Amino acid sequence: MQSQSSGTENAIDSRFRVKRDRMLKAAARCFNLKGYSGTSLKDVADLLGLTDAALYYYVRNKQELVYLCYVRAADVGREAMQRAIDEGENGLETVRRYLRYHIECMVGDQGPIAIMSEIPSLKPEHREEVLELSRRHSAAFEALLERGIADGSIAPCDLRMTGNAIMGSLNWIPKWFHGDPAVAAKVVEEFPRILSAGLTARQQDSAQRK
Amino acid sequence: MQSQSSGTENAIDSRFRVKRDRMLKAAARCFNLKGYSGTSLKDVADLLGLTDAALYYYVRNKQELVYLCYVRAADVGREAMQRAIDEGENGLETVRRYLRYHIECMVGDQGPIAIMSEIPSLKPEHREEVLELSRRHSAAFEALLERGIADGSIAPCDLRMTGNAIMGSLNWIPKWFHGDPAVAAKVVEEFPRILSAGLTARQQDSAQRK
DNA sequence: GCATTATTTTAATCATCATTAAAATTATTG
DNA sequence: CAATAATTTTAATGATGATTAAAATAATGC
Repeated sequence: MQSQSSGTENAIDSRFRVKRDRMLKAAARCFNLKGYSGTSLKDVADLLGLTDAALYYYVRNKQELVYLCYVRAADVGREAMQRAIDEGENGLETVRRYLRYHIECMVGDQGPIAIMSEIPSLKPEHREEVLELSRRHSAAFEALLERGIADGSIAPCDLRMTGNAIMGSLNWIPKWFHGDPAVAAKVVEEFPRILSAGLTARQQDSAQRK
Repeated sequence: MQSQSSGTENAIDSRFRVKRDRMLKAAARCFNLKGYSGTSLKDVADLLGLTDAALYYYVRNKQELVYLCYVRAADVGREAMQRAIDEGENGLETVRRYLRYHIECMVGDQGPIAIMSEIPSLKPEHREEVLELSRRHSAAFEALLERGIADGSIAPCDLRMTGNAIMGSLNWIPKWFHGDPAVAAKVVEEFPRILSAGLTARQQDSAQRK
């Protein structure tokens, strides 16, 4: 049995990680493509040239597979956000960087990122953890908007709604993007601008709220 | 057994329709809230004060329940689009109307609209039908953008990507909106502007494509 | 090469719901 | 009210697919 202990990273552990990571990507692709209920463990296993039972060497059960996919998705988002914050010059520019970095991950070789459609069917601890990660990410994005408003690069707006709008658009990408490299290039190129274009525009009739 | 025949609409048929419609709303709420696999027919039935087996009087099986939810979702979208087209003055204004109308339905008493997350697990005919409805709706939206570009109310942009961005944002709403009326008012108020704000902005470096 | 550990498979088992059939109840109509 | 049709329930049944245990294979370290 795989030790799973932390401590010093040995060859075996790292091989285990790599394989499990491959598994998570395969699972994410299946889930995005065929839905959660529509993908059996056999579907995932087939993609890896394994038998369904073999997956249980890497995860306790199907729920945990989903959970790990979601944690990975959250990680990717958080890293993109951090990198943008580290490099960004002002609010708006940081938002644009974040969008680009995150999208690059989603459509690039970080492989498919799972859409979080099944959070409610996770077990309570996992559900809470994923929800918390999700909330934190939203909050970080809203903070970016706030920063932009403060430095004048972004016009005043409703943080919550603007955040929901932009993040929703982002989250939906895996629904229609399925690996075509030409499309990938286009999304990376177009989306950051499209999604941030409205941020600079003067808002006609609403002042900043909340 | 319910006749289900078309022809003249009698009292029984209409009662049947009303009840089935209630059922679809209950199902949509469950699916959005707990995911497809996470909702059993008993969950839906409980919401209606019925027993799970009773649902089979209205639908052939669970797949058909999903299918009907999706058709209803498509109907709602199509009606919002049509109404906007009928009333809109120019491209941009029609886009705004469409967004408002569609969102009003989603968060209003048309009850929850199901997120189309499980299209792939529909049976082939149903899947094709729903995909076709979906494609048509996207095409209609892109046509709206085109109209706006033609009449000068919308700046040139990539139709496909811009459409994906805006529709994605819209489609994601049921993921975070769960019935709070205060939030409902805010979405209706804010989203159409937020989502259309970028359409008028001059695009820095990209000409219209395709 | 041997011993040990890691990984995968084979072959059941098990649980959960979806589904069905028949009976019971409720509504409608003449 | 009687008769018929509509609706719902009760009580099985069944299928799918997740899960498990034990055995087999492959890899690794000495």
